Amino acid sequence: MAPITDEHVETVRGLVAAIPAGKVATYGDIADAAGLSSPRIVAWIMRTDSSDLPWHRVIRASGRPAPHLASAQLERLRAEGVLATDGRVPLSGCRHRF
DNA sequence: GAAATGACGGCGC
DNA sequence: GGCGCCGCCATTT
Repeated sequence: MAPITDEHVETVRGLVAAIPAGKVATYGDIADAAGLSSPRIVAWIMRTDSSDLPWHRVIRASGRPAPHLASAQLERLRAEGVLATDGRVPLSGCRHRF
């Protein structure tokens, strides 16, 4: 395999931390920006690496957060100014461009 | 070493 | 536009 080095994780964390309040990013965008081969890797990192970073700003390409965290993330995002309509975030206007 | 798993994405229906 | 299947990549059992 091509083991994910700490550097990769650091890069991903940096990108997530670089997302300004009121903006969101998709797993695919982060994976691409971090130089990872697949968005799955980002998901794996987030799952394993529980940091204080604003993971709630990272959502799926569908514009909807992960099912188990959807409510919590949506609530936090709403508090940051991201108005999610019908449990969905308008990527068209809130998507952070790296 | 093989099979299952997961905070995903894209394409087809 | 919503739902489902398949493909991806690394980790874990």
